[in-house]
Amino acid sequence: MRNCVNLRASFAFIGAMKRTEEDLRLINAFFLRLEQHDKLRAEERGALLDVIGPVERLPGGASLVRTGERPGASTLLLSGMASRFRLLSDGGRQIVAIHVAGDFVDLHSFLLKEMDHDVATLAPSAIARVRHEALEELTRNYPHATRLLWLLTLIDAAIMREWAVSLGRRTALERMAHFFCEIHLRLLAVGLDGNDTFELPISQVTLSDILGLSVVHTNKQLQDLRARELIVWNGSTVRLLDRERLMKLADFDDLYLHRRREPR
Amino acid sequence: MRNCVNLRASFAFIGAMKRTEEDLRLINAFFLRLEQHDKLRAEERGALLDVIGPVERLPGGASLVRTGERPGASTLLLSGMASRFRLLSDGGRQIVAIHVAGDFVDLHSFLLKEMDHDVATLAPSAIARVRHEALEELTRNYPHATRLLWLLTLIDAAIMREWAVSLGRRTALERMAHFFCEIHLRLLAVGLDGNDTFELPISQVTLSDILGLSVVHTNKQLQDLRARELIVWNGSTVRLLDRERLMKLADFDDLYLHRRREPR
DNA sequence: CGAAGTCTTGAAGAGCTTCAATACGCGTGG
DNA sequence: CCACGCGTATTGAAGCTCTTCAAGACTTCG
Repeated sequence: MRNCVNLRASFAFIGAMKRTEEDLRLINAFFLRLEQHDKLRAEERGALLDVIGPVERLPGGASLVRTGERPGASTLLLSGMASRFRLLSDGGRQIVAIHVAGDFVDLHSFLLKEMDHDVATLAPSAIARVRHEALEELTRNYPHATRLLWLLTLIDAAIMREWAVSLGRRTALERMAHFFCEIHLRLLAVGLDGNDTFELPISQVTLSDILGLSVVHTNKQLQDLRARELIVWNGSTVRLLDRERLMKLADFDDLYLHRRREPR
Repeated sequence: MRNCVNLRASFAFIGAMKRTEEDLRLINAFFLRLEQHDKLRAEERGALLDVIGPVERLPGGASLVRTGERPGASTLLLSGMASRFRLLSDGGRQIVAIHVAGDFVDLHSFLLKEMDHDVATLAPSAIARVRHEALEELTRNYPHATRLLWLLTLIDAAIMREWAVSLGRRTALERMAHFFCEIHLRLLAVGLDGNDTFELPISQVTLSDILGLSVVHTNKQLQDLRARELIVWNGSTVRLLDRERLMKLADFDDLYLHRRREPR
């Protein structure tokens, strides 16, 4: 690979970095996510790995970056959960994305430069930063890996579109069912689902800000889903009791997640 | 430029193409749009121009691509207006993006491969296709131009996020005011606004599908905006009577349009 | 000239928000 | 250790926002 030396040179700290087994396991979530969509060549894996900063652990509710800031790095979420949201002048809040392990949470700040929303963890999480200079170098030397990173932002956008469809045209109940279907499939992709059961470490307040509903109504619709024996959600674990019926209720079609593995 | 010959070779038809003055003027909307965000070097302009297929003219309501299809090219909108939308099983429709002259309407299909929504013109429009092979070649040889194309998709996503905020947390009136503010600034960027007056060739039905409202309610909120002497909209041209007050009503902040010109 | 699309208005009712109050679990400091 | 505060979940009731249904006027177009 041309310029491989340059790449290393601009991130001397990384070259020196020893990763623990545990850190490598965490970072693997990201590769799992990428390889869900296309094959990576060994040198691409290497180049990407080189670019990932040290693993950091954060508590839930930690702010990663705020509106108006110009971060010098983007954040990879390796475990836990994070949200991106806009605060409104009337005190309201709309969550515009939920991220799970393996997601490149704010990759878009690499090119947008200035943040137009906030990012925060929703639960204790492990993250790693990737400096924007390193990403730029990557775009010069690894066009295919670049396209895959671009793809990740395109899939985020596709999810965003689906949320807009939910917010604009689905009832509260359908919307909620749709969200559970989506998060289930996204966790499945990175191996965090077992038997239609997964961890969802968020409160009903957070869910309201995802669905664009009041907390009261969120609670009532949730009871409805429970009464229909579609889901169980005590504390932090969700169990989908009848995925078929849930998907039907939500009018769910997984096309927008673009899960197919193919050359990109 | 390395591989410049390859690039030409793979699009022999382009090399032979003679552009009329009018076509070049139309294509310029795209460059205007790109250069709003960063400078382009002459060779990048050339490479991009080479990749743009012949200009085609379409009537309003023409379908460009449908859900489930795998287009071999992406569409540049050079004049007119287009929308991207999802059709729901109950017959409902949610528009997830509006595009104006200079927008790369479905650039995302380059990497997503399979369309998860429909695209259609809203008015008589001029378009040009860019083949995906040509885009791939571009990603290999012009990393900076690639980043700018990526940026366009990121700004589309930023707009999408803002729409989600509107759909989730703004009232019908605020939402409508917000939309008028946005479209005004976007048309301004490509020189299609004169004195807070611009063409908006869409019906109230279409506006409803943008705002996630019923036509009846859209009509009533529109009357409200008119009664407050904020906008005039007869037939096809919109005039903003008091941009300041309109922006205040909408809680509008143009940050998400990322209009600043800077190195990307 | 009829058909189809658009804009408009009124009225009834569904869906959702807001307000208010209770209960529960958790961690903290007295 | 318990009291307290805080965040969370829950429930009932009132009321507002928005949808749905229905109908009329207007324009465009074949």
